[in-house]
Amino acid sequence: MKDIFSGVSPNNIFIYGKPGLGKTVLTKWVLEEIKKEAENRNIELCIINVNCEEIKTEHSILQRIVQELPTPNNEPRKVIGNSTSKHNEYLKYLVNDYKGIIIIVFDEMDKAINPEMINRIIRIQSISSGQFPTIIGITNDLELRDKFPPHLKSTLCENSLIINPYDAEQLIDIIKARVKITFKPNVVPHVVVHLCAAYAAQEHGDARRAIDLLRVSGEIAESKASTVFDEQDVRDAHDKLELDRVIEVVKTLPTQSKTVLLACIYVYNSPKENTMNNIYFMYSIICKAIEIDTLTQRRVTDLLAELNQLKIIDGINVYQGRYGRKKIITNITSKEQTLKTLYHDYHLTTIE
DNA sequence: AATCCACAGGAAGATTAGGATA
DNA sequence: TATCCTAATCTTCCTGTGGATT
Repeated sequence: MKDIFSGVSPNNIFIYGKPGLGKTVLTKWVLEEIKKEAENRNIELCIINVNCEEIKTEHSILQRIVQELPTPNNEPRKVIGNSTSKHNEYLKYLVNDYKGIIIIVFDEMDKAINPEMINRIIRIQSISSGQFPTIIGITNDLELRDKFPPHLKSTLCENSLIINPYDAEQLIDIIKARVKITFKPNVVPHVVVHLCAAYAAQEHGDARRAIDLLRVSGEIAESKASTVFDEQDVRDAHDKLELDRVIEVVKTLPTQSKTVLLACIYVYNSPKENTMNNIYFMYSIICKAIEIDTLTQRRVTDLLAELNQLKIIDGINVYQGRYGRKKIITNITSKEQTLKTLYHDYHLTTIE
């Protein structure tokens, strides 16, 4: 980024790292510092932050960028009611006139990739400064790079910054720093810190997870009115976070997936063998009962595989030679809570 | 060695939702 | 607002799979 201080647009940067490693925070912090320094040196700089999770479509992304760019002589901007192509033209107009350096950050870039659009943006050369806008792409999907066409890949990914997961020791440092500012001295024993770190290390070194664990186990200890907290609180916190995750995932599942999951639970609870056949049979009964379309078995297989991937159900294949092969569901994560959440869906309440 | 169960999962076409465009 | 377009969803059809049984 030091090119900025010589008045030149820096190269595009591609930042990759698993969730909870601080990609966004790091980017924000560095850019803040740069902004301050640029102000000191009287360098014009425009930083635009686009969170692609909130702003997904090409239209709204362009609108956002156009909104943030300074207009020539502070003339009133025309942002609302424009078509995408109008936005593109207007963007060119603004870039052409802007004399400083433009940096556009795409956070969670994988949520809204439109290679065409990004290509268009990085090729806009400003007439007044001769510079191209710089793009910083943040993502946790390493394969995103391969989804770009070759020419874009080479320009956009010319600088890749890969953020590695924290190991247990680094996590311990992070937690200790938190402990110091959050808790009274000697409230948090070493075991607790180490256990939080160990759990978070399992979650691909997620620092956010480590801090959440610390916070939730603190809350649990507090609710028990104890003055110190112990290992068990951390274990409870871990279970609670896991439960929250499952409930959140189940809540946002499409109705069809919910129905499949419900069928799984019913078959799992019944004395029947939880084979694919029985699950599909159960599923079709439920579908008729709540009057939604019954999908084919092929599709249900895929939905089951998705549930498996989300770690809501666990399944293994059992090979029985002559008697075929069975898919057996071995575990359903927090069954009771999941069931309750499922009944919450209005489609499913009728069969309660 | 051949058979066959009971399912997994790939390929390709059909359908559909909702975003872009005029 | 009407129409066009694209990407996601779903279907149909099909091939593959491990090992007890024949």
